[in-house]
Amino acid sequence: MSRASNRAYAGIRSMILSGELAAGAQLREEALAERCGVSRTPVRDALRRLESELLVKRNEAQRSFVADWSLSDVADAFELRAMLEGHAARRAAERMDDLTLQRLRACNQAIFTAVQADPPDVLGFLEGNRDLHAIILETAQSRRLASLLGSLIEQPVIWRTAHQYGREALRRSHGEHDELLAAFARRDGAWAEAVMAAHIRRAFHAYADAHHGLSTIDGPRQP
Amino acid sequence: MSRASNRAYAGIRSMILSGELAAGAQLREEALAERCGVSRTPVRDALRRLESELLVKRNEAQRSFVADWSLSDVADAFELRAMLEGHAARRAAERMDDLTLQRLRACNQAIFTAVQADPPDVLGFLEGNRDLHAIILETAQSRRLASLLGSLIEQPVIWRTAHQYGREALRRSHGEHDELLAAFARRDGAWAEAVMAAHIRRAFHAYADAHHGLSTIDGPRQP
DNA sequence: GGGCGACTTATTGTATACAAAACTATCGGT
DNA sequence: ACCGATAGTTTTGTATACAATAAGTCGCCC
Repeated sequence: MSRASNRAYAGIRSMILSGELAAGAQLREEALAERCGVSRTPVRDALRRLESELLVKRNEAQRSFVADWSLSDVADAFELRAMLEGHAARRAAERMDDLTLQRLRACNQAIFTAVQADPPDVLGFLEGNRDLHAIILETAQSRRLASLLGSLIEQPVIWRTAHQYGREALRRSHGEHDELLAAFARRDGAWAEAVMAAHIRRAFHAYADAHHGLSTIDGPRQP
Repeated sequence: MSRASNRAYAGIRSMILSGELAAGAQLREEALAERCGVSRTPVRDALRRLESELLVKRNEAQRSFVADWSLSDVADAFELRAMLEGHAARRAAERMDDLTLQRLRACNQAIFTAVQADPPDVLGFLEGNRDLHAIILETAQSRRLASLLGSLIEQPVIWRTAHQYGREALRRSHGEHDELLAAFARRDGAWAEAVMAAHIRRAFHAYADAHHGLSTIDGPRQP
């Protein structure tokens, strides 16, 4: 995307993530335009994008607000991600070739290095993690799946938590990736799917423990 | 959404669906604006929306084109829909209450009436079908799931085929809805999920048979 | 005193003009 | 003759001005 549009997108996004714009706050196009140093046109673009990622919601009268994420919203996102990424892992396993396998191994090696560093290189871990998931998604060869996951993967709430991970959590994550690679090496789609789903569901509970007391996913909710 | 923006959206969309704009054709904003009787601004909005629905694709240089749907793209869409709607059905079953159950029964009754009419009332069938799926999605109580499915449900290619359904196909569809309702009545999430997934996967094969000779879903594709 | 309604203000939607970027065709060089 | 660069044309991106609509406010009537 073009310069101003991206600038507005990145700017508003980071303002939301940093908490500079509080959850529930109204987003006025003109104010945002001024703060980002662009005109309203690219701001409107950016708001549309953020809305499709559910970071921004609009009321019936077309006013935009910072979305407020309840725990059950986050649980929803993780649940769907577990399902979709699990599916992606299965497809990837079925389409795996040796070159891709090597790329994934290199990726997980980089993650290992980041985890073993003292202190643990959380940024490096996140980067490796993102790359690994991206390669899997690419190997799954479904544009539509990629498009759906696109709006789920970049979940801010999720990445914010990773910074609080201890070395143990990071090491476990690396271990799960190892198992995923084993499943890929055997071209075992069902195994890959199961491991991936577990990987992501565990990440949800890590999130929930860090941010709220209890954590429940799935199951009916009382009205 | 506002008047001009919707007009552009509906206009371009129907031009694509009717074939007036051929698959692969370039979409020039100014030309579309003129044809829709609006300015470029709402046209750009509409293109963004259509792009997120994958009805329009953009190349790296920001030019827009009518997306061309290969059979494997359609298979992808159905596969994801089967998974996501199956999931929605499971959640709906777990959250089902008697009032909703009655609404669903009324809905399926309307579908039955449409199917039994002579000649079969395909439009009525489609409307009932859409309502039924909407109620299930609503009962699943996941905004994010609704948002993901939103871009899959409105798949034009899919609805275009329904018009070619014979009475037998419609009746079978109604029968599957009946089974779905039985699963809901028992609050059996796994049953509901399985029935829904089967329902949609069958719809894919109906599509594939109507439009292409063979039909395969799932399984690795050769490069 | 409370509620309803017109008026004022704030905010978003649309149009248009201009800027930037990308494609095309032509010209010159090798 | 072919490749490459460059100028001209086309197409998209951005800014701004204006129109439409929603929200908030004040005053009037009951």
